[in-house]
Amino acid sequence: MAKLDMLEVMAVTKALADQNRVRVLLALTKKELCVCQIVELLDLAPSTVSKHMAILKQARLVQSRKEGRWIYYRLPQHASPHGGAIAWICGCLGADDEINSDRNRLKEITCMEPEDLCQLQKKKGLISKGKTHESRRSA
Amino acid sequence: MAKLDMLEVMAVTKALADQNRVRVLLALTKKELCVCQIVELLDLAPSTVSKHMAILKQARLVQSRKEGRWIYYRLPQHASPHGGAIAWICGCLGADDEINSDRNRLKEITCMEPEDLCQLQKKKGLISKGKTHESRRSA
DNA sequence: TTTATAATTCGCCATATGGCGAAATTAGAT
DNA sequence: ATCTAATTTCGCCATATGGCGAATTATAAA
Repeated sequence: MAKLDMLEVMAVTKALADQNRVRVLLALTKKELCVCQIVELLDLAPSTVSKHMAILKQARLVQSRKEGRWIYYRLPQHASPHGGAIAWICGCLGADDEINSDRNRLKEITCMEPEDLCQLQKKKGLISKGKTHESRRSA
Repeated sequence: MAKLDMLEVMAVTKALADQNRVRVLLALTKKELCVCQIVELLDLAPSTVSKHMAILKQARLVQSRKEGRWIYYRLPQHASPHGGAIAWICGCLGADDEINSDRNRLKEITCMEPEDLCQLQKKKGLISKGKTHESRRSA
């Protein structure tokens, strides 16, 4: 069991205290994802997703790597100091309906190239200026 | 591994996302505590502590029992659905400085009767009206 | 070198959270 | 029955958080 100080632990618990961030973590158990794929999964603005991922990364719950213009996020590769937290939350939610629905959505998202997905999102952004605030998922 | 739905898990992660609540959980690993003892440990107003304990209880991270005018809080007795979370956080912070300091403070707190502690707090409340906001621990 | 684009950072807003004191509640003590 | 006292509930305030769009940055393509 990794010993950590309070500051690190609080970074983790605060990072886990948002439903969208938890959904991302569960999604990353399957495979690494780039930002545009996470945007598609959560249906949030890229700037919002970026902020969420920064919080997860700062808590060392995810790592990132750059590939061209894309940035891919993944769970910590080798045994992470926070493996216990990740294992706990993934274990709990393995059978959750919302997470399962995300898994299905992810199959559709990851079967297309990130490049094509970004193009698609740009088009969607143009036509959905009338999207109501209520139609978005709430935190 | 207990399977839980998203709502339950988020209640737990949000409950853990506050340093004072985490300190209480760690304190409760030693023995049950009544509200006035937790007030003394955290140096917060009783109403604030009460709200914190309600959040922990709603997340099923603690249980309570009534004994006369006192209400005692304790960790879940039998295997709790959130045993994994409690085990994780207690494991991480077992060696943390702040938690250790709390443990020492707790020795002083629990060696006196709750009744005497409450009397003491009432007196302190009267003289410390000039207590600055900065002298309190921050969240 | 210029242009296009994926992601981040910044500035802003609405809501959530954590803090307090006052009032209400509940239960022993008088 | 009344009073005292431990805790909770309520109302309020200051700050933190999560959301967006605009502007910036970094990288590939033209």
